[in-house]
Amino acid sequence: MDRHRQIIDAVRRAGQLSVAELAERTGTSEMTVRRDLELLAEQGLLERYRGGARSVLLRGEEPPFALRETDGVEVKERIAVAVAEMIADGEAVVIDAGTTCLAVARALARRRLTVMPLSLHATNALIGAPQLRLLMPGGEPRPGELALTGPLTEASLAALRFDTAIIGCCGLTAANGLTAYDLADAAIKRAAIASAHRVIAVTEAAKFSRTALALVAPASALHAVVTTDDAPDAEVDALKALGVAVRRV
Amino acid sequence: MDRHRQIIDAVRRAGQLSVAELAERTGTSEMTVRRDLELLAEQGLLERYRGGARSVLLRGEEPPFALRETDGVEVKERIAVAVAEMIADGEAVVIDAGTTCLAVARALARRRLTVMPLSLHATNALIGAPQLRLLMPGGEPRPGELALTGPLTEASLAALRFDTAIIGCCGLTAANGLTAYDLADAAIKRAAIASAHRVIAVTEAAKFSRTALALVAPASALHAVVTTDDAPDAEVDALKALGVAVRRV
DNA sequence: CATAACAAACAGTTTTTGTGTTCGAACCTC
DNA sequence: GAGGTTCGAACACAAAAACTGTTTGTTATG
Repeated sequence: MDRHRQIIDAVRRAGQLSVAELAERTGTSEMTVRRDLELLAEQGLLERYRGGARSVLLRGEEPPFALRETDGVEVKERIAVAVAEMIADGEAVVIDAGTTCLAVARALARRRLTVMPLSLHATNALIGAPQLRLLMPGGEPRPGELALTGPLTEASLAALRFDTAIIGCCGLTAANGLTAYDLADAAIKRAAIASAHRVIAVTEAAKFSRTALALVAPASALHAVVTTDDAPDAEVDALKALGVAVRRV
Repeated sequence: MDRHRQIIDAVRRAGQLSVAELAERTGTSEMTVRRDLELLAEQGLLERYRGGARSVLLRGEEPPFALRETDGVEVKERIAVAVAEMIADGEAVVIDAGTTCLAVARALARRRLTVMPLSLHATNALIGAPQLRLLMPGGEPRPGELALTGPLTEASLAALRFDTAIIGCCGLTAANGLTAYDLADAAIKRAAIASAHRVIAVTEAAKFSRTALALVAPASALHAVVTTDDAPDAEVDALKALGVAVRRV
């Protein structure tokens, strides 16, 4: 809803806000704000305390899934469409967790493919797709993200060979390679890359200026990167110099 | 909805019925019946043809998941509660696919357990459960049923040891053992039984008079059976003679 | 080609959802 | 533990959505 976004943004900007303040800014009653906050807190979009709410983004961590999911939706869809064009019918594809990869999964739902999603969000998006052969990896779904990780996931990946891996990331630079916040996630991404013939990384422009904790792979391990047209030229050129095909959409 | 159930039942009884006939019986317009039929056919609850609809139950096959799901709901819930009582906190449990086992999964959602569901329906019921450690097996989800099968599922089960396996069935008799319609399913049930210390079978009374194609295990492989109080005494006694604890609820 | 079945469009109705107010309970602060 | 604040349940009302039946033109099928 519109007011929900308004509240999230206001809280994110201010760090924390009182219920009364939010009621005034949104032009609604305090009761409505309380109901909204309860809902949003439940989804992990903010944190509730008596009298108001505070942002969950203050730490250096990755923002929660629900927040990223509604952020830059058309950008992710543009990337997803571009990736879908690079996949041929009949291919076997492994799709990483994350919101951008979820968009890719949705874009591939009506295609004739074999797909292994690495998150239950993508799974749910692909269930019931008539022409699609859905293959689930094992593993433990991380709360919120629903990314499958752990030895069962690694074993599932190790047992298979894919034509293409679609990999998301938290940071990507030519110098530091593809990085992720979560160590367990990073291990899975590495396993997915290892069992795929071709690796396509997807990323919004912002991630070119970021490096996360866990190194997944050097940039040279990627075959293609699909990103937006506002990606910094320097990084794009550096990636190209490493032999990575970069597509900006 | 009420009218939907009415339509399903009428079609099931008659084998097939015209739109006009259904409109009269439900006291609505033909347009409404058409809209209902479209919806129901989409869910696999019946089959549509020009002028009417026919039941999908005419063959010897297992009725579709969506049909079984809304059938005998309180009976399944009673069984589920009884099973939940037999599970201690902290146990590792593998839960089979099927509608009765789905009820068990729901009953266990708020418990402190490690759970591996063998169907994505159960997975969705367990996602977000705060105290529960959810463990996904790999595999290919069968359409509708969403039961995970195949070598990935078997490998996931083979790699683990559970305290308890909750197993559903299509048929169960002391003489013919526990049987299933689907060969792939049967293999998974067998693997689940093999990796569990204790095996609890769940079943409505009707299944005691049935034997399906694929043998999963002899009745003696079960440690307990939870069923309803209208289960035939002869079968119950025969199971008890094999050393199986039978609980009727 | 004619007739029956269908699907889209629209209008009216019903149901659901969302919102604001009131009030008693729960909760901090001093 | 007194006093003020925040909270959440309950109710009433409004807005939105879902549902239904009619009309219309289109599509199948014999």
